[in-house]
Amino acid sequence: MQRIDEEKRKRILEIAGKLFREGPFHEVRLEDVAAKARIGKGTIYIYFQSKADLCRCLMIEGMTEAIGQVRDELSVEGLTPPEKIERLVRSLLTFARRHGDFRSMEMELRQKPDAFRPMMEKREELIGIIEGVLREGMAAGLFEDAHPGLTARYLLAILRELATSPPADLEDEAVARHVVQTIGRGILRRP
Amino acid sequence: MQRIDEEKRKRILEIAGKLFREGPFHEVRLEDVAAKARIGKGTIYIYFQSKADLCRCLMIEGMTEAIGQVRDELSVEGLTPPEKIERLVRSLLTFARRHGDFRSMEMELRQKPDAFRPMMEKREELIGIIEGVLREGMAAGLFEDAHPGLTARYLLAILRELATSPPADLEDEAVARHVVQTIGRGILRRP
Amino acid sequence: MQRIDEEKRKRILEIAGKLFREGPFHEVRLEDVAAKARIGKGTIYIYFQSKADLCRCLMIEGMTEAIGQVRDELSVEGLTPPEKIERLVRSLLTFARRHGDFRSMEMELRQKPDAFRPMMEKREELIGIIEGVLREGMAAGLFEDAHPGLTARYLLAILRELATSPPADLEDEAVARHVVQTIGRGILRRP
Amino acid sequence: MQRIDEEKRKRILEIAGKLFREGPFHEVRLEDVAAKARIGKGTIYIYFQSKADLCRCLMIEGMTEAIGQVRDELSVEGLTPPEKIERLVRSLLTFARRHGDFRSMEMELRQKPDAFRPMMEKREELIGIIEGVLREGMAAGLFEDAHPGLTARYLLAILRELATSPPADLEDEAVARHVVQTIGRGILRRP
DNA sequence: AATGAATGAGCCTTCATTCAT
DNA sequence: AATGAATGAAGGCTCATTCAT
Repeated sequence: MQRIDEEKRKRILEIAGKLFREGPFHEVRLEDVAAKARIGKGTIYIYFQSKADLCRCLMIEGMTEAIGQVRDELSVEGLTPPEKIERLVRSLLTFARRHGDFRSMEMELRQKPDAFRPMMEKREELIGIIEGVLREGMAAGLFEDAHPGLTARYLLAILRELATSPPADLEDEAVARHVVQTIGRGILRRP
Repeated sequence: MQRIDEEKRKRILEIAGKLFREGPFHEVRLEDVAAKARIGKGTIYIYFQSKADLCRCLMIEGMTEAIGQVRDELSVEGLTPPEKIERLVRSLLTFARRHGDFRSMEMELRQKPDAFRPMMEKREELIGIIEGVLREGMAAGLFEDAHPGLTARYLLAILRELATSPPADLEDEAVARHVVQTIGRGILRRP
Repeated sequence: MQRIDEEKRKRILEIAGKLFREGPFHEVRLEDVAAKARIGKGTIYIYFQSKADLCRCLMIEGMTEAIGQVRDELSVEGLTPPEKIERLVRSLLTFARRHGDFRSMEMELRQKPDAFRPMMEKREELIGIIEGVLREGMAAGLFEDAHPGLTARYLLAILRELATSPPADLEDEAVARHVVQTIGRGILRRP
Repeated sequence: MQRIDEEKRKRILEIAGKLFREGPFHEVRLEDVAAKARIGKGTIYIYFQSKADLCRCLMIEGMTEAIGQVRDELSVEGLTPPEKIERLVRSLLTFARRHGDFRSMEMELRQKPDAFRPMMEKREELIGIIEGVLREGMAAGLFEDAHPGLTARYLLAILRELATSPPADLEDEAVARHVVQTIGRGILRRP
């Protein structure tokens, strides 16, 4: 696989990403991807080894980007864990809004261990980051959580749900606040 | 002459459900479904109109069952809203554990409006039930939630996530308690 | 093959005949034949060995009926050959009008020698009858024809054409007269 | 990159035409067409939209060719109507001999209005040409015919019959003469 | 005898992938 | 490198036929 034209590769990834998120893997035809990217069908095979590989790259690069974005947000000096959770939620919500969800691709790759493992590793990396923030908060006496690893997963599930069906009547900012609030203090009224 | 056998229909549905949850729609071969159900390939078409119809029935009947189960749990007299949330979480978690998740099917059906709409209606019905409990709790002064409709969705997303990747090291009971705890009081340590 | 209920057998033949003439062989589903004849699908197999056999019976019995009808028409004492041609044309035209054409079935049976041969023999029998009348007329000095066997075929082809696409604006009687006229004296104006 | 190869399209058409004339539509396997044309099965779908479309093209192009051939024959200056009929018969007989008959295809296409209409139009065009010659002859006082439109159909039916079952013992030339003779002067001996 | 549920061979069609240009 | 014509494996679906009732 040569990478002559990085520009073209990006275009393929973008178009394919859009289509993969709109419908299930098998309904995305490489011919359509090529047409929309204004390139020949064979050209895709210069940049990617196969349809599954294209899908894999899409997932890995997407996850990598999300992780990078989150890391950036958390890299600011002096943030408290609750502040970190806020930034993290906002960042991932923005990302989810921009990229839609990866369910179809994830489902597909689940079948191929070679592609699934690296994807899961990325996923675990992101969960690890969130869990880290939670543990940091616990260590600081600010959070209380019996299973921060689980909670990190909940958070991701919530954000993913919001990516799939974004509430029509609320701004991203309001949604982010609500997520933070819900995870932060729960729904039980305090006496 | 053999009679139409509801037993057989159930068997097809069960086998197909298993396969549809293991992999993406297009990787499920009706031939395999038939083989595993120990029936001929054509028999599936006596009970279902097409592969997509089979998928649709699976979703609708699954959702209907989940809703029925939840309604049953909530039908006990004199439950407080927090108790209802607990029962609801436990019930859906059990359901999810037993049925796995419907993502692949949902993705597939999203393409076909005729199948998608009824499915979404069922989904909204379930969300409505959860939201109802939340509002009931708010009315009773027990819950505080700016957007109970959103929170209902979060809950479902969390339970669905747990269906897809169930934590290996925890009992269902412990997981249920953790979900209830997290949604209920959040992660912030109270002063 | 038992023939318990001759009435039922006739009904199957009639319905099947109608459908076989409306569309090509492979588009006629035995299930439809059964439904229209108000019997079970399996019942057809009590009266006929297979779909092809049903088709074969249809052709053979149809041809036999046509031949019988023609023979009846020609059995009247003292008919001249031109009169016989007239009767023959009228008779076959009526038959064709009532039965439509057999092209689809003929096409189908052409593939199966076992069914094709008896059908062709019937066909040749009918042609032979017509040819016989032509030769009789030649012997009587009334007709002049270099190849009466060919002419007999022309006549059949014309009548079959009229069965497939009957002229909308003409009575059978007028059409019959025109056929007789055309074959009889041709289109050249006599000086 | 290979170019779309008109040569290849013609080859498919020719092979398919042969098979479609030998047997009924549904017994022609596209796999066989591909094999005989020494191409892959999928290649057929580059040149034709479906099996029915292939059949449709075959009919339309066949009819178009026949019409063109007839028009050519009639385009010579100074032909008398009887001469035109002769040329027309010879031309169509040659065509029929070369192409066999289209019955099976016609039967099949009758089911699909979109394909049937253009085919019927071509057919009517050919009939119109023949009828035109007949009317021309009538206008010139050479022919006498109550229904030249019908006669045109008879002629076509005869030629089609000869395409399906060509007489084994006669040259095309002799057959053509006989058709012309039969249609021209009929079989009645003149006094 | 009659039925219609069950079967599975068979075929059209799609589409990822290859490869000649 | 880029293209898109060519390929053929694979699978959904149909329907003649069988057979349990």
